[in-house]
Amino acid sequence: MPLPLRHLFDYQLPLNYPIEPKQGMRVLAPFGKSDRIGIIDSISIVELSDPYLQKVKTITSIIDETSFIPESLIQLYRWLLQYYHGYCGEIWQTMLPTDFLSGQETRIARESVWKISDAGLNALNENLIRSSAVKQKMALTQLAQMPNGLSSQALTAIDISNTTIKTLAGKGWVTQEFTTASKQYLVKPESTLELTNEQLTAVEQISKSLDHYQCHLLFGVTASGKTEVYLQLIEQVLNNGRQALFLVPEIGLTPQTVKRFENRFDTEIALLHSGITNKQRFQGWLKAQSGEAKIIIGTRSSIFVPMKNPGIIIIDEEHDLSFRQQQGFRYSARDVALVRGKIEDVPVILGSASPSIETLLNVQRGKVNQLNLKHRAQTTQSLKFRIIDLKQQAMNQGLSVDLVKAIRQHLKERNQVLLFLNRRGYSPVLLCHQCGWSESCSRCDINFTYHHQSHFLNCHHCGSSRRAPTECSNCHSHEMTPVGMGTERLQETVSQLFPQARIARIDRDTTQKKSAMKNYVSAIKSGEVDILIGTQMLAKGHHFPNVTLVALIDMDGALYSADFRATEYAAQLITQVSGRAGRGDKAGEVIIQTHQADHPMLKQIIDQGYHDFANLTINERIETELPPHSYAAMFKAESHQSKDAEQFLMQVKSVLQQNGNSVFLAGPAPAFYFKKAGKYRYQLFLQSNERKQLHTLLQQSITKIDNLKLAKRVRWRLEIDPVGDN
DNA sequence: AGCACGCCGACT
DNA sequence: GTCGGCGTGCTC
Repeated sequence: MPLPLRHLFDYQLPLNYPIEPKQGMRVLAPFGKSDRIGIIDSISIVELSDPYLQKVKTITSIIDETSFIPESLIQLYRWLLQYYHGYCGEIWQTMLPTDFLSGQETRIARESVWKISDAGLNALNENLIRSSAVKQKMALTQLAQMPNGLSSQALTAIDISNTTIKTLAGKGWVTQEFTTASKQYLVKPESTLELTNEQLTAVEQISKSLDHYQCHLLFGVTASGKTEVYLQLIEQVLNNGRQALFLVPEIGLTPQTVKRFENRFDTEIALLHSGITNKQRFQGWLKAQSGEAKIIIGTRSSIFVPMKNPGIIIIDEEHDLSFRQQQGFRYSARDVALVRGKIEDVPVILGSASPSIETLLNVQRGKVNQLNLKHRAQTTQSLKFRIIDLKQQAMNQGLSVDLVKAIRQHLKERNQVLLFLNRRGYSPVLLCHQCGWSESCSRCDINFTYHHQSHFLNCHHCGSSRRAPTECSNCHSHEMTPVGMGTERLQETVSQLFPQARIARIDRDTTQKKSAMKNYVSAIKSGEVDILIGTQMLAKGHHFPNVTLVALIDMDGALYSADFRATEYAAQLITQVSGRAGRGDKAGEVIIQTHQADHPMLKQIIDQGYHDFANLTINERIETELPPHSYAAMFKAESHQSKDAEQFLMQVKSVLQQNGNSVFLAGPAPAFYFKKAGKYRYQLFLQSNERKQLHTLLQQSITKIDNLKLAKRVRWRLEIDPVGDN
């Protein structure tokens, strides 16, 4: 049942029921006051005389005549259940589209792909939407008649022998089976780029494992042409009559990715992300399931999409934290991808210029095969790094003299400049110059961020806001002063320093409107902007060929964090942001402003690159026995009364200790952000060098923990492989 | 999660 | 004397 419960509910099937129940079929069953849709987990046969039957209600109807959920997804579900220790109903809710679980679009499915029982239909009392069902059917027929995934102008096919095919395969040429002629042809799609040797090696190596599970890490510096490698592999997969699943971190990245895919492949592409309607999601899901969609591009939840004929799973920017779901059922789409790949027996490609330490350790352990793209494909120009030590430097509103000089130089050469600052708003605090008073959010106990244009104080933690005071409420002076630097203020400073420059600020505040981001991106590309100012969102994926200078305005925050992964994140950020510089035919420069110019990570990244930094970090994690060398889990609890959450975790700890083995327990300790949105937060950390020990302990303890009285009074969750502090 | 039942404070 | 607060327990 779609509930956050750990146990299942038994029902009996009416005698002589016309449909044979199977795992994964949906049923309508009495639950509490009404009938609800549930999923068959397992089936057993009992004697009619069994007294247990007295307790068990009878199913109203089986909705699906055949199971919609492929066996592979049921297997994946079982893995998720035991690995993440989640609630069965919640896991299905995460894996399946809302419309499927609510029975919304059942009639469409009935006409196009699957069989649904009449009883199920009547019970659901849905309206038939015949027209869209017919349309789907027609599209299917058309597709079947067309040569797989090639546009008509690309059909410069030559009929040649099998040996020639083998020698040419991989060099941009692909074999193609036409349904109409049922003959093998060799085709060179027109848009294929010439591959570098490194790209060629990567494609060839991965090609060898297309028929079974193998995880590859495509470790390619920015602009080394990872996407071209993906495209060539996908082409081969499509030629084998299989489907490709391509995961991207965020929706923001989908339009350009999709465009590239659409230009290359004349085939059905399903798009799955949070920006589409439930109906669209369900239809995309159906097309993937039926095999009609050959390519599926989506964000993290797409890792659960059913596929008729899966051929490859690609996770682009695998280090990206967006692949982790942080609400409800918590999982890492990247980690799930490896399991899915194993179950489907297809290769998994993880791509990144700054791979996670998790993946690199897997390479070291021989679980993942690493392929390198060390050279930039589209440019021969390399990057020049410069660290500006802010200690004792003359500063102008957060910009050092040297940086201002550099910006001026790059602008003079008619190039674009990107200034990166991961803090939106005008200033992180607005305080009284006379007495030092400042207003802080009472729900979170942190300073309000001052937004100048709106003259508002916003809490970046819980979202609460209010008009900014003009008068100090302590000493009544009128000297409320912004202290510190956010993107809004940076924009002001920069426009004063460079009055002729055209400036665009790109952060959550300026891109809220629907197509704002798209408009900015096209303005930047067409050269209507000289200086770009932005947060995190500017660090990812975009290709701006005229940007030659990238500056990280404030690297200190990232280096001072208490999180043991802080330097890993900072290194990934530097790698990603600097990838925005010099992607055209012009040399790029990266400037980092910091008070910690001697930080070993900075030196490492700049002198030896991310690769060497990562190797060092892996060794550190091994020596300190931190993840990913060891395995971690975390109980997190929050409550309005601070004591409740803490006490609950103490009880959890004692349950764990009763079942005790050698799993290391730390806490309960207050979370880094102790108070958030009026709730007090604590956490209990678990760590073990043996994954199995950790999971055995959790499995043994979880029911007892569920049954703790306080478990109902506090909001709590268990997180496996936790990262960060939220 | 939702919902019902149940036991103690402010209102007509 | 009743309405409603949310604490507790159940859903096959």
